Amino acid sequence: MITRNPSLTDQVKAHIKEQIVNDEFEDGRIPPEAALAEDLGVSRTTIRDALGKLEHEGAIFRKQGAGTFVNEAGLQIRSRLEEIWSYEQVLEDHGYTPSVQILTDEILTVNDDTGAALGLVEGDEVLVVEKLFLENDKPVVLTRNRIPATLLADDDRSHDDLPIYEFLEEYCDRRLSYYVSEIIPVAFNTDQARKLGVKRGTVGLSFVEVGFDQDNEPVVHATSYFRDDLLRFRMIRRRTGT
Amino acid sequence: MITRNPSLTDQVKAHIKEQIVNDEFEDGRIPPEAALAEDLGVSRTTIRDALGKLEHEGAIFRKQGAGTFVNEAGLQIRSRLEEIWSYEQVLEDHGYTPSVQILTDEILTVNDDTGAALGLVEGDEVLVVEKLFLENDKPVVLTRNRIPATLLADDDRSHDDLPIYEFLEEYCDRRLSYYVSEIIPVAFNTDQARKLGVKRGTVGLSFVEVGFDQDNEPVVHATSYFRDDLLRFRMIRRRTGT
DNA sequence: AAGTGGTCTAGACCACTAT
DNA sequence: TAGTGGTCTAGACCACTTC
Repeated sequence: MITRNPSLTDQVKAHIKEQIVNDEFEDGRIPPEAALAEDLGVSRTTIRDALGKLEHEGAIFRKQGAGTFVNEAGLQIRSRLEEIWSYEQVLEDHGYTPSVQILTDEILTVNDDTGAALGLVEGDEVLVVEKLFLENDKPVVLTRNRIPATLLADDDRSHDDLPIYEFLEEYCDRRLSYYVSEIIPVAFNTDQARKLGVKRGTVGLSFVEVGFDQDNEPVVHATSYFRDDLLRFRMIRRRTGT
Repeated sequence: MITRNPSLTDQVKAHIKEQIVNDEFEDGRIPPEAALAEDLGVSRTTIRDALGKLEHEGAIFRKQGAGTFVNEAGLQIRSRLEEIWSYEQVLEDHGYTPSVQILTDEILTVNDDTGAALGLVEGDEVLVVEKLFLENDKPVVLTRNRIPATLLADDDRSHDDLPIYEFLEEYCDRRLSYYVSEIIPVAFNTDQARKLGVKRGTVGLSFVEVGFDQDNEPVVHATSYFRDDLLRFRMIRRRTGT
């Protein structure tokens, strides 16, 4: 595992991104694609793929016939919903020092919701891990992940403090590919409020998600709760059709 | 305007999508890219671009070395946050018959929030349009859009019942390119609750968004409120880096 | 008219999966 | 080993912006 050397496209992307953050482009204008291709000794296709990724993540914007430009506003956006794969990373990006508490870690028989989400039947077992993410000892995120017990290679679960996607790769040989997430506003119940350190009935955001692996198999059912006063999500909604 | 004929890629995409929904592929297996290119008389690049878009919107998934397959679960997802450009469309997709009420339609001097979002200064004017979207006479979505008055070509605002992106194209000559959206859980206040036909304090979702045009200029500041019991959003969160 | 990004082609080679 | 998707190249032409 972990043998992948970055593709040419990703190297080019990183290179241009670095120049952007170092403010090395006059007037926020990025050189023509042909010039970049020449300078870096790669084809224009590779340049375009790299620029396409940068555009997608809001770092640049392009105007046909005019040029490619740095997107100053886009660079400022933090906590982009599309990019979240580890809440510790999110809290770090916010400038916090994150820590993690494992509240629950046990194998249980599956309930109806999780069974439906993961394609399991009554009596099947799942590993349930409940975690609390804190910044400077203040609770921000509460998560509950459920993984089919059949995916666990052995009984070694001493590393369940890893982000879920790393745990799945290291100990289940599954690569998390994407989540289907449902976005739900809630008033925290007694239990949630106590764990998050707020008053019962406080309004917050929650996600109910199913994670799929490289074979498009559901491998994790997750529910997360967020303190809206400490962490707020953003996203870029881009026009596709029409 | 409206001169654009669909690109080859988009035609191919539509063609394959149609075959998918008509269940014309054996075992949900999509033919190899080389075969598709040959059959349709286009290059493999065009096929790959089309398949890439279909993968991105969750209609298919690909496994290197193995093939391309229909994503049955992905096809079922409705109300995808990334794809929303008209709430009437969202309600239609839900199988409802939508209608729209215009609650407010006036030119006001800008407030601080909107001014900051749109880069306006005190005293500048904005067109404020508040709308209520209903399904079978039941309120579901409440929106408030603010557009700089300087963008309005003339005083004809008789068509502000159009979706905001169409209004901007038709009457302001601006093409809405993307939104930066903040996702906020709320307890509805008296005014919001009355308009949405729920009890004060009911929990719901809200978006605060800024829309940017083809020149990356902010052109609309929008706030939206949703009845969580009638409309719930989903999204596909895809892994990009690592 | 010149310059820039957008689309499309034809072909090569690599990485991975299946058998 | 054969077949499939992933990456990369070199080049052509088109659509649009700018001057």
